[in-house]
Amino acid sequence: MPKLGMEPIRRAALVEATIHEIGEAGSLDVTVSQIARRAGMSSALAHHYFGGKEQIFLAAMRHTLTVYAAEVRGALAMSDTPEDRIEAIIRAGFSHTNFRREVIAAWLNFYVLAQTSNEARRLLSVYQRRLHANLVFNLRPLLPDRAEDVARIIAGLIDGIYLREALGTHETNGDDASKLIMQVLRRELDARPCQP
Amino acid sequence: MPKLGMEPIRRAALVEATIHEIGEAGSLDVTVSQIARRAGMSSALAHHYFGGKEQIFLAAMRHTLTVYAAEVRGALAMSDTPEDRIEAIIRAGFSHTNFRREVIAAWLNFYVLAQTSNEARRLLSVYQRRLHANLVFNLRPLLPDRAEDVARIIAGLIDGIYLREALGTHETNGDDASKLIMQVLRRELDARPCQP
DNA sequence: TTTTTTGTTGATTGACGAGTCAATAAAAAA
DNA sequence: TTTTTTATTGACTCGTCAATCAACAAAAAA
Repeated sequence: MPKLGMEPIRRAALVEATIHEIGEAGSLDVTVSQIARRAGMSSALAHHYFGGKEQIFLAAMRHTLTVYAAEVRGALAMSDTPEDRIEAIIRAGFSHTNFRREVIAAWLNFYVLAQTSNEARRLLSVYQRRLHANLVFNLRPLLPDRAEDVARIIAGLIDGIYLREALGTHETNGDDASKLIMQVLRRELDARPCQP
Repeated sequence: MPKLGMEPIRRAALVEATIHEIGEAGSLDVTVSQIARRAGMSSALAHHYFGGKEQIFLAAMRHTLTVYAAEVRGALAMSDTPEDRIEAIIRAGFSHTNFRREVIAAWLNFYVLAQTSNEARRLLSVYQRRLHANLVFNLRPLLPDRAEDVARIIAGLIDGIYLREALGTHETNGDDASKLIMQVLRRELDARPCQP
């Protein structure tokens, strides 16, 4: 029965299954067997393709970040003024996608793992740098002097408010969060001197 | 050898040891034996006093939050204008204490646990509500209409920027973080109409 | 003094889980 | 057709760990 070229299919299935299992458990306390079962194969095969548990996790994290990055790129492509693009970046962070249980779990555990795993820390800093660069690039035309600081503020708000919404009890409405952050940007824009 | 009244002493030692072990591991993957050994007793005794692993963790979390709350209260007691008090609240979040490895680990794992443990979620919402109430109370005299929104913004910034600093590679300087957040407050204050 | 309460641990149980390996099977290359 | 490469798994090893228990010790209450 062995069809050839299974490797990429198996890997993808394992990554998908890992994300779901982590989402259900809420933590990385997930056995390779659980993951493999969900992906429809034996645990030995999972080991065969990934080597170990940590590498399966990291692949899942990489995948989550890739999906997020694609979402941001998509949103950016549809806006054309700097201000619109900043809003697009913010909204992307609070999209429906990002509030799915699995994605929340992935992020939270990602943060935990970043304390001890070099690879996780590297991935995290890629995300952070990309977000910062995107913000600065679009803030520069609007707030030449304060672009750096405002980027840091907006990035902090995205992460911080996401955290609160993700763990809050009430229904999560990403729109409110986005609006709140946009208010901060507006204040900065209004505080500009008349001719920049 | 058994001295009487050991219970509170043992409990405190276990809580302390738990926080240290979690800090070293970076996660909740810590055995009861490790904790008990560090606290200078057998694992059986740890079970005897706390019942189970999760309860030890929750006690450690409760302790961390209690220490943090005390720090905030202390800072608040030394300021007398609303603006000073807001600054005190912000600075407390970025104090040297809160950037110790163990405290960072405690918070990150706390977030993870809040997804699945009711008690952890409860504790977290106590923290969030207290912070929000403190901010609103001191913002009200300054920004009657926007107190709620600005409180949400500042709280989000505290959590979000803390996250970034805590996991960043570079030396963490809490002062920069506080200043950044104070800038946001200043913008809001400057945007007020002349007679509030 | 006897009994009860409190403190304490070594040893054990029972379960679970990561990773390995030998073996099987089919496709592709030789 | 033989050989090599790729796919796949059941069974097993070795280790770990949470939780329990029986037993011992000392202080306090009776």
